[in-house]
Amino acid sequence: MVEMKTDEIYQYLERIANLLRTDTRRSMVEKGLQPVQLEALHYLSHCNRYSDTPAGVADYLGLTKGTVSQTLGLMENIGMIEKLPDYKDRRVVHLQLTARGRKVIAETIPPKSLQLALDQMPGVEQDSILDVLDKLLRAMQVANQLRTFGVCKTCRHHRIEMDGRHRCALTGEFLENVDIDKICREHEVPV
Amino acid sequence: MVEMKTDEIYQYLERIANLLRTDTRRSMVEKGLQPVQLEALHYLSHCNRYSDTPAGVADYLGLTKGTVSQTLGLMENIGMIEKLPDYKDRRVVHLQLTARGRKVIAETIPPKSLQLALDQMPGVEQDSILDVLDKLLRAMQVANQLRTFGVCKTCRHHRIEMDGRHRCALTGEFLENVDIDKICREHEVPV
DNA sequence: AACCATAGTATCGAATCAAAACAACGTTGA
DNA sequence: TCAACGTTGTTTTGATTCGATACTATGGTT
Repeated sequence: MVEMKTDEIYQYLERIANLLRTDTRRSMVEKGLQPVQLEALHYLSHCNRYSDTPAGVADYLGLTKGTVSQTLGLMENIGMIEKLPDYKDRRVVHLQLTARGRKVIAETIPPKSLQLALDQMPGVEQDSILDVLDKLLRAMQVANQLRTFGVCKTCRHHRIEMDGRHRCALTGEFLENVDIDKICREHEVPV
Repeated sequence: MVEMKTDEIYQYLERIANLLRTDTRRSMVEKGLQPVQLEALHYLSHCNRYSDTPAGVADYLGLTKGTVSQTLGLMENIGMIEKLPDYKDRRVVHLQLTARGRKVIAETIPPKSLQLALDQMPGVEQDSILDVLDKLLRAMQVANQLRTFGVCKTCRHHRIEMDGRHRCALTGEFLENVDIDKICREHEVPV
């Protein structure tokens, strides 16, 4: 009984994912980009400074670092991103979107097929979609002990000091206001 | 405002799809199957006799028929499916799962990551997930004028004759009971 | 200083995928 | 009847993705 429900849910997710994939694939061809490259670009466009590295992208996309390294190399060549050295750890590389990269993201995300569908839907229903997807994702992350990739301010390492400044208890560093709304690969839900 | 919500929803869908993808990919390696092959197999395991063709698979997965033809050829070689000629139109080929194919599907769908997550969730919440995903998919299909791929009995071409037999008004043929719960590529929602 | 862990790169082979050309069959219409 | 056209499916080619493996460079630990 429960199993059948899981099967049904999986079927819906598979179908929706297929539609989104074909849509982005089609709209990417004209820009000379591949779907994976777009997903990486999208991730990089809204992750914080602890997460904008090749390893972060690999974790997020669920690919190996070798694969990701290649993809990022290509994206650098086309001028979508640029690599900056970390000034403390000389092994790590930070990835930043170029103006061109930001333009591409703005033009293609969210995909039109989804935008069209949601436009014709009352706001309450959009809220319930958001709510349900959040529950589902969280449940998957908890049940499978995966990285949660939540925004900084909802993390259990997030602290607000007495002087009002924000701080990450994991790294010990203070955070700018622009950082606390971005997603972080070290994110953990509070206990 | 609405746009931001779309972006958020897209992000959730992208993330969930990534998790499912990496999960199936990992569990497929041991069986020597690729993710796409599994999706095709899954589709073929529950579509009716109007839809179990290469063209049907191509529509469902959103791939070109050439690509699909290749994939299906491989799957026939490994003994997952077999091809049967249509007895009316000699161009069309029907695709059936072998016993081995059915076994693989039973073992791998739904993926464990999803099953685990849903197991620890009350039944009511599972229902609301199902409900929301159904709304979302339908909205996407309507807004983008795509094939709906619903089950036969919910189709506007579905008729019940006076003698109780089921009939498809599109093809004119009578349908067995096993057929009317399967998904059909000609499916259209009633007006 | 020795050792191990981590971040990232390079290379290789297998697989996906679209595009295009192609073959076979069915349908339409004069 | 036959010619034109559309449909179904296959084949081939080349670009791209992806994982596995081996590698370099740097940082941390004892």
